[in-house]
Amino acid sequence: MPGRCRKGAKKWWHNEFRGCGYRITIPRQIILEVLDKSEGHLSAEDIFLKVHKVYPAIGLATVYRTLELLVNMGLVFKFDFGDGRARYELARGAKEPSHHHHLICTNCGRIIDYTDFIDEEIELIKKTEKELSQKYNFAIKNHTIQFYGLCDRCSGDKK
Amino acid sequence: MPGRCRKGAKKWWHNEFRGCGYRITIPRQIILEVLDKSEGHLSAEDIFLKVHKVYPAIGLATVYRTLELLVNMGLVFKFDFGDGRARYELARGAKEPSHHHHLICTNCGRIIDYTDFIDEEIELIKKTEKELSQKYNFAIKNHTIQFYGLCDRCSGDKK
DNA sequence: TATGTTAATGGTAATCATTATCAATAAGAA
DNA sequence: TTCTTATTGATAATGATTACCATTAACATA
Ligand SMILES: [Mn+2]
Ligand SMILES: [Mn+2]
Ligand SMILES: [Zn+2]
Ligand SMILES: [Zn+2]
Repeated sequence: MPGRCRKGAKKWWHNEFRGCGYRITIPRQIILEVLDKSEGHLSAEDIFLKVHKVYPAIGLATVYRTLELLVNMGLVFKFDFGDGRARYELARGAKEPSHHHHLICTNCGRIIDYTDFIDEEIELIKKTEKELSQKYNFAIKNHTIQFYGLCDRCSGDKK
Repeated sequence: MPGRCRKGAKKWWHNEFRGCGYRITIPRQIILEVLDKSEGHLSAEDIFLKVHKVYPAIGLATVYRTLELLVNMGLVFKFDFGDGRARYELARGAKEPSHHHHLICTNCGRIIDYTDFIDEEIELIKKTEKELSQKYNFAIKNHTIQFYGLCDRCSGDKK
């Protein structure tokens, strides 16, 4: 098993923290591990509960603080899908790159990740970013794209 | 001057309301007028204050209720730009079509609307919507696109 | 490895945007 | 004009997120 403290088992985010002068603490490591293992759209409380199983001493306030830090560092994305609480997901997984866009059902709230962009899509995003960058003198770091509508289960109900 | 109650001065949204069986009330009319006159990214309280000047009897709860209604009707978009309160804007203005995307400065919170899409952009959105619609059997109604980064004023500070 | 500085933490109270409640009001059909 | 009931305004309640502060533990240094 990949023990948390095994010698030489430095995780990929250690450098990110060191570079910013942030300390690598138990809570931060566990929160990142939880994010890395779980998939998609966890609320702060979801994360707190998962973290709590591994290490019950970690408080909810720390979860919020750490998430804010991770968002500022660009390691985590924060989303609002309209259910009154923020949702978080790792910006880039350890393994596969995880950038994706969202389909959101306005009826049942279901969220579909899609990463199977059509060919032109990636190309256009780059092009648009470049154009906007110079037109508005804006240094673009990332983007979010969401489509709203009715999922298959819901499109029967409301026409 | 375009008086609110002049005979025959029916606003464009009257039909929308009638079609859904909703009553056309003073508060709803004033809220829509305020949205129509003002531009961009107002919070519920912003709207409440503007509405209050015109008609002080209207309560904050009504503003929230009406905005929710308008969002559900598709007349208004609701955004979260990360400052802890929802922001609203009219989906389609009376005059110009107002669909646009956003550039958001992660440092100072400034928001830039852009509507000067590059040619391919509109084309691609349509194409993507069509493709996603059939792949995920999802009836797409609309979308949001936001780019995050540093605005001109802020890109000096943080490199 | 022991020590000192101070960033980080955990528990909890406070904040504040949004919702729920409910008696009173006014749209709009008849 | 009358009647039905959707809508309203005032206010209390909710609930996610933040602020606070005494305590702890990273980690640079000796
Ligand atoms: Mn996702
Ligand atoms: Mn806008
Ligand atoms: Zn659905
Ligand atoms: Zn800025």
